[in-house]
Amino acid sequence: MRNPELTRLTILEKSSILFNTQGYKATSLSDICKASKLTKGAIYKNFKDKSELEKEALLFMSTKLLTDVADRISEAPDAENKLYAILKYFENYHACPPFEGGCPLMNASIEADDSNAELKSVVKHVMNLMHEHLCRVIRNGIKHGQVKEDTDISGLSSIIISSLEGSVMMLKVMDTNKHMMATSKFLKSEIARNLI
Amino acid sequence: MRNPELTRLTILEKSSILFNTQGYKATSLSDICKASKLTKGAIYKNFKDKSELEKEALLFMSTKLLTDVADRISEAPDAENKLYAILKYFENYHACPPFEGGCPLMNASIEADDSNAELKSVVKHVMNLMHEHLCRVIRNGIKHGQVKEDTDISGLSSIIISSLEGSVMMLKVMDTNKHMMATSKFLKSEIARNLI
DNA sequence: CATTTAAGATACCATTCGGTATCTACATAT
DNA sequence: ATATGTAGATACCGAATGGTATCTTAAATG
Repeated sequence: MRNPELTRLTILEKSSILFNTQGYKATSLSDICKASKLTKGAIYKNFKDKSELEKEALLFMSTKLLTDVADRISEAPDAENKLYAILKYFENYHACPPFEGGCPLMNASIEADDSNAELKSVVKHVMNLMHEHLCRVIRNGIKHGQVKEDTDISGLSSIIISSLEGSVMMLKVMDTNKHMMATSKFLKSEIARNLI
Repeated sequence: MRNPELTRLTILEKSSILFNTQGYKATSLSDICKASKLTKGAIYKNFKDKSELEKEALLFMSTKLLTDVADRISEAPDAENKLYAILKYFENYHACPPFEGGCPLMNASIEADDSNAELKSVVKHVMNLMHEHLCRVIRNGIKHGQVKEDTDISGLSSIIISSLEGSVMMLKVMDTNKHMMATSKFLKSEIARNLI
């Protein structure tokens, strides 16, 4: 009946969904208790306070998200298909989102940027990882003669992340993925323009 | 000393800043009272409840935002410069943001999409206005022989909005406007590609 | 100047918040 | 099998929440 590791995981999983849909501040401990079928005792035995749980939950979601995308990237044979794999992942976002409630990074970013410095720094860190990962894919593409040498590596990475994140937002609020599809189409041609 | 119209305006102005920085749910009535130097009596005389104030505040910010951008657009002579004017507006976002706390539409969108249907419908409405306005600019450009006839009007509008919104998010969380500048550069070349 | 109306201040309400101290009972070690 | 340590439940705390009812007072009307 007792399983400390499972308890911690349950709390992370259930609170993540709530944080990502309702928001961090708007999610109360009693919400988390109800969803996890546990009590405050269990939560405070595993996490120092709510703020720590928020950060751990965001890290939990970010890790899943990054490994999800990293898996798709590593499966693709070359830079072209690696980058297209990212687009495809986001095209399917509305059908099979990795987490209910939209992109965890975007959600945390918007909520934290002005009033939750600790959460913001987690977002910043993960977002940098994403950007660096994309840069590496493009840089490798150049090294292997798949991508043009004069490609603006950082800039291309930036526009891919920015526009896809913006599209997820549009997707959720407009209840249509037509903006996401438009973004994907434009990114695809922009990427193609930098291929050899 | 008493000025009903000014009171209502003060409440809208002060609460807007708080909603846009701290979030809607996270902003309490006492926060608004403190900022406006008014009391709950004044607020509840002017607004039915907090939910109505939230919607009115978002509409207040959206109106300012839309007219701001619309002014820049109408001042520009042709489609090319109208579209560039939008980019320039966002390039200057970090230096002179229309509202503290990032883009009001984005903020409200992220907070409302899963848990505040009324606020979400306001966002949806305003976002549609933005998209239609952009489409109109491009369509007029075609009519006046400034933009290519085969331009994907809706798609181009979508990518402009998505990527700029995503960039504002990056701007706020990464504390650098390099991603915004990259987005602007990309959009500029994408727009140029559709000009005659 | 007196009267009236409503703008806005004040005091209060039940509920919920995050957090803590205490208690119970299960799993492990001897 | 019994003792022990700890996972997790329960009960409680003061503070803050959105909302309301009442009161005061400034401004408009006669």
